[in-house]
Amino acid sequence: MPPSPHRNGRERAGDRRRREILAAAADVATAEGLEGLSIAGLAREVGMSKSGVAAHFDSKEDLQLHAITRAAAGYAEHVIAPPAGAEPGVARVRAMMEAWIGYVEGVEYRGGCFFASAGAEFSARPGAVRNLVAEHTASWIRALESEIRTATRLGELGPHTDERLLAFHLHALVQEANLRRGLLDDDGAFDDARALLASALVDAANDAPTPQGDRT
Amino acid sequence: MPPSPHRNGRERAGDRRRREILAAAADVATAEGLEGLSIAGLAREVGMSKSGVAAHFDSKEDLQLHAITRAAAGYAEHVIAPPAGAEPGVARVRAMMEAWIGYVEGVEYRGGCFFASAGAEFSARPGAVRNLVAEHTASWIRALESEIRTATRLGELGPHTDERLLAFHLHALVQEANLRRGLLDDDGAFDDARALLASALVDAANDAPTPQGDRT
DNA sequence: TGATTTAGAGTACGATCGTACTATTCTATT
DNA sequence: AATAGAATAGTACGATCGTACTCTAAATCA
Repeated sequence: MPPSPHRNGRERAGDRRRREILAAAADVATAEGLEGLSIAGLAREVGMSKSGVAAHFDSKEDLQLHAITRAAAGYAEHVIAPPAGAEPGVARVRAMMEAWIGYVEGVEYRGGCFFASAGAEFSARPGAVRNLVAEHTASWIRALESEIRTATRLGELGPHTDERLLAFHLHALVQEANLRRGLLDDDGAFDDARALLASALVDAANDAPTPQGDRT
Repeated sequence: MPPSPHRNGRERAGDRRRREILAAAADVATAEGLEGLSIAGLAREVGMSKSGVAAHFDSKEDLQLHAITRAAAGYAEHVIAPPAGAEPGVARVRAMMEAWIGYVEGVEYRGGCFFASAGAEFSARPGAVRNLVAEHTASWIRALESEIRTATRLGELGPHTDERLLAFHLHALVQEANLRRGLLDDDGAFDDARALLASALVDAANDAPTPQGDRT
């Protein structure tokens, strides 16, 4: 799929379709799984022929990888970008978490958080798909850790705050909320996560004796 | 699948096979997913013919349901039963969590916690499979909540402890550890969960001002 | 021992999958 | 208007899926 030599400033016709396909793919993947994604089913979803859809991608794995990238772009826009306007430190940690929770809580994807679904599905299946999902997940966790570290440097969190453990804690709350809403139909799960998130940050601010992790 | 009229005290021959198939199914399902479970693949796994395996079950969904029940039996034996010997209250909450963490951390299943995999996979797929997975998950959460309530009644946790939120918290830690080890190859994730678990119980014992949830 | 039930193998069928190849329709430039 | 190239449709192929059916071998009971 080499870039067309005729590409100019305007959008090529196929690009709209391609984006439409990938949006549907990312959505379907949260419900049916990335592996459950079928090219025929996707074609049905967007009203095209099977071969018309397939022509946009080298292989099914290529489609999966692009669907992941498309989902990541959604997260970049809705959960990574907005908190950039917040004050660095605890305020930004809060903003990141609220943006994340709000995005996942909204019905963007049928099956909840895209990366939670994909992560669970591919955690035991080595390959490029797993690597890419892991990369995005790890990157988000690193961003949380980094902002927590900034908050500690600013003195907004206690000096003994372990940014790795706190990020673990915060990340866990959203995973749990996502699971509970999806599997247990618990519509209050995200509010529970919000409550526990606020509590965790208050505790860290008070430098509650959170155990120090000594792993390196 | 009515019980054989010829059933006597001894184990029927097919029961061994059936258990063997279900053990393999539960294992494979954590790695490939419950839907990715194929009868042919399972037959290969246990060295039988495809039809030989299929004869044990009414349908694929029936196989999935029995695999779930088999996995639940493993949890009942390894994580529900052992803590029954512990003192009621916080000690038993700790025992439950440690039994759970230890069981999931052990390599019983390739893809980590069976119910975490299955829950994520079927959270958006209505049907008997989803219902059964949800039932077991909810039952385990209720057990945690119940024991936390006992601890509160015994005065081992602060009187304002919200058992629902604390159970949410504890459950979340194991979900996160399971995801991190599987997807991010973080072998220390369960130790992180242990550290945060201990911290959460200490905070609750000190009656740290955990926000009260008002949901009913 | 002979009769009967069970476990499992073997086989076949229709559906769906991913992929490859060819043909058609649309679009944009000349 | 003609043409070139991109976008999509159409079709075919081999593989695998779940399921149904028949047949054989082993175990159990009378």
